[in-house]
Amino acid sequence: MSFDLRDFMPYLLNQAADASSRDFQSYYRGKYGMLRTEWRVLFHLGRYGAMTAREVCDRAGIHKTKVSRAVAAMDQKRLIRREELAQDRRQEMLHLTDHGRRVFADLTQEAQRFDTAMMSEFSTEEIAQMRAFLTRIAGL
Amino acid sequence: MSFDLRDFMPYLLNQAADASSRDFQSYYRGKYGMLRTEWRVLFHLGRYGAMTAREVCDRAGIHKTKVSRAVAAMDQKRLIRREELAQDRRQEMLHLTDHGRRVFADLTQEAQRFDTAMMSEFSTEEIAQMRAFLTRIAGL
DNA sequence: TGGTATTAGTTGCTTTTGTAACTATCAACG
DNA sequence: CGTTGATAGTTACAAAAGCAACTAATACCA
Repeated sequence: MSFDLRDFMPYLLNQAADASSRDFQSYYRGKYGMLRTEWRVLFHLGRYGAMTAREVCDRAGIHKTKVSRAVAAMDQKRLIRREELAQDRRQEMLHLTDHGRRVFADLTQEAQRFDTAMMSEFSTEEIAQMRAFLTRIAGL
Repeated sequence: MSFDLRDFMPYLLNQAADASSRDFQSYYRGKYGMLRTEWRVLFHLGRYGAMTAREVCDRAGIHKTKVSRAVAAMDQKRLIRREELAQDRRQEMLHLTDHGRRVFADLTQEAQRFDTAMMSEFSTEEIAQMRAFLTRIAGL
């Protein structure tokens, strides 16, 4: 019986995912007191523009309760502004504030820095193959 | 500004890790009411033999409070048996029970099945390269 | 010895996540 | 219109994770 945990791809993926996220996570957590879902919501709004919570859910694949809580926290922190929609008062459009935009810029830059540093040990082909593999596994 | 979430390796890794773990997780959860840490502890004991909680912590890289709770739950479920050590009464040796061994066998088999199924779309070289990459990222 | 520092493991408390139920609004159709 | 069903988002409650403080036992060393 030679089956080792390192032979189990989900284990490897989880370990790699944890290791790769740790530093960046402590960055946005330490600097802005943000949670992972908040960073993701911030990213989507900063990258793709204002949208409703439901759109964030759909695009990011995050459950609506998580988004709802992240939005509330980000509102508190003045990272976003909520705009009631006259045509459908159930929805609200989420906009980044100026502050939100600055934080987005900082975190995006930092994310790229982390990514570049982490990938610097690998060749371009390795990285490309890696992305293809992960994208497929993730079902993206 | 072209930075996309899919260009961010930690994001890809997390998505892939989540996707790859989901089904197996619901298997051991549904069938045995086990949590991820419990499965890991079970695996270590089944694969490497009886050891103390501390050894599990070291080998698996899991914090001692998580292991402590997992061990308590597994004891409850009669998956393991705790043996007080005379030479150092702070420690206890953790052994799988017969039931624990059967569950280990079932989950290991199932894990291999999942792994095989998931990897079946990839070539041997791709998988090897993948493992090398992930192992390095994970710092294993 | 005996006092201090370590170590194994547990417990309590706080934060975060998961799940289901809820409110408010809108759509659809008789 | 008005009733029924869907949808956006929130809230309440339970499960799980994280962190710090704690207990009990052992090691170290003056």
